This record gives sequence, C-alpha cells and structure tokens, in this order.
Amino acid sequence: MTEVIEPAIETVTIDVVLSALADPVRLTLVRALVAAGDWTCGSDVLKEAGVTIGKSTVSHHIKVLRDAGLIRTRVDGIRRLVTLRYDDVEQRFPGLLSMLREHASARTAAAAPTSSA
Amino acid sequence: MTEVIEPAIETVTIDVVLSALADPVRLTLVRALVAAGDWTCGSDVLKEAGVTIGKSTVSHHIKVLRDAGLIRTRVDGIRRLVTLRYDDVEQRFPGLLSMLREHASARTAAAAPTSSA
DNA sequence: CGGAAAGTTCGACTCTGATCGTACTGTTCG
DNA sequence: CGAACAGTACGATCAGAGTCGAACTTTCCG
Repeated sequence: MTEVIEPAIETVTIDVVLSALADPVRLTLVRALVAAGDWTCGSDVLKEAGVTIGKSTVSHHIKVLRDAGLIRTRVDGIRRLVTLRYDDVEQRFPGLLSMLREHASARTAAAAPTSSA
Repeated sequence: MTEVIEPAIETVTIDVVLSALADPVRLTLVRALVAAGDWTCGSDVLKEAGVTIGKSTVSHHIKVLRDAGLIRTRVDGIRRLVTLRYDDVEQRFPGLLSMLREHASARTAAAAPTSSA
C-alpha cells in the first residue's frame, strides 16, 4: 500500500480538530506543514523546529492529526511523508489554516513584535 | 467593582485559545454564548445545555475562558453575567466564532444532518 | 443584623493524555 | 539473505487538567 487510511472530511468534527490542535507539539507540526505546503517528513520537521521527542511519540501525534482529518500520510520507500489536507480543511473549516499561518507560535517565536507596550 | 479584569486582545495567543476551546464543557458554553449574543448567566446556560457540574467547576471554566480572552464577566447584583468578546475575538481571529456557530456540537447535537451521503 | 443565594478560592482526588522504551513490521540495499 | 533504517504498536509511567467539596466573600432582602 502507498496510502494510509484517513477519515472523510465530512465526518470530521470541530471538537476533535480543536483537541488535536490544543497540543503544542501538534500545533508546531501543523504550522510547519502550513508553511511547507508540500509532502514533508514529520520527524525532520519537528527536529528542525527544535522539538526533540521520541519517534514513538512523533508517530502518536501524527496519528492524532491524521484521525482528526488535518493531515495525510503517504508511504515513500523507507519513510513516510505527511502533508496538510489543505483543500479539505479549508472547505470544512474556512479560515482555520490561515489563522494558524498568521499567528506564529507564541512559545517558539518570541521575536514577534508584541513589544508595543 | 462592576467589572472583572480581562487580558488585552492583542496579548491573546492562539495557543491559549485553542487549549481553552479543547474542553467539551467550555466549548458548549462558548457555543451557547455565540447563540445568545448577550449577557447571560454561565451556570444557567450550562444547566440548560444539560451539563451538570459543580459550581466551583463552572467558575473554573469561566476563568479559563476569560483568561483566554474569549469572554467577559460583569457583576450584576448577586450574580455574574458573561458574554462573548465578539468584536475582539473576531478582530484577532476572524472566522473563529462563525466556525463554532456553524459547527453544532458533535457530542450533544447528534441530530445534525450529516446524513447527506 | 442575620440569613440566603451566587460565585470564588483552595486543597485533594481522579483520570485522561503525553511521553518513553521495547518489540515488531516493512523497506532498502550490500 | 541479512543488516540497517523508518515508522508502528503496545505497555508502563508521570504530569497536568477537570472535578468536587468545604470554607470564605459579597450582595441582597426580610
């Protein structure tokens, strides 16, 4: 098989999506995928983002995001690539991904110009 | 005092907002406030929604939502009323509240017409 | 004043969820 | 074939969040 099962976008509920995005690691991953916009290796993305967790934990988070209907997994030889289900998510939750893209992480990106005070 | 402190909307991060909305009780409350659109008693709203929890727990959830910048609390005599910070939230996270309004609860509203297939 | 009602605060309990380590599966390549 | 690598599956552990109950605060009214 070269594809991994994923839920139909109509069956995805906002409750599950919000729970999936409530975790800092998963939020970092989704944000990176929004920026990447193409098939990417989840482990590498997190590594580059400074998130150092075990590979079983990475697998767990990717599964949560996939079950939430946010990402898609493809088998590429020895590794697995992930990408956002951009059109699907945009169709069911318009503006959600734009929101994530525009609001850079509050934890990692401390260089945000919030110092207006 | 007749007002309760709340964070400036510019200081509100999407991380905190997502975490706040990830709880079913809080999501129910916010959805009810979106529907109400006016000052409402949080305890009553939850009671009507079929959520039966202790009053200290209600107080806790309201505090989380208030700290997340989503709701506002006003003292009205012996009780306290809450309302959505509609304009503020809409300004900082456009489309978020519309998203919550259009996607009825997956847990409580099982009568949603998802059977289009 | 004194009781009632609504909400907050605090401490304690519980339970979900994130994390890790190990074992296992599947793929590539020497 | 067999070693190495990427990822999954499973079980165990641990921290954090939701929940409750009791005590306290504040307000209203008899």
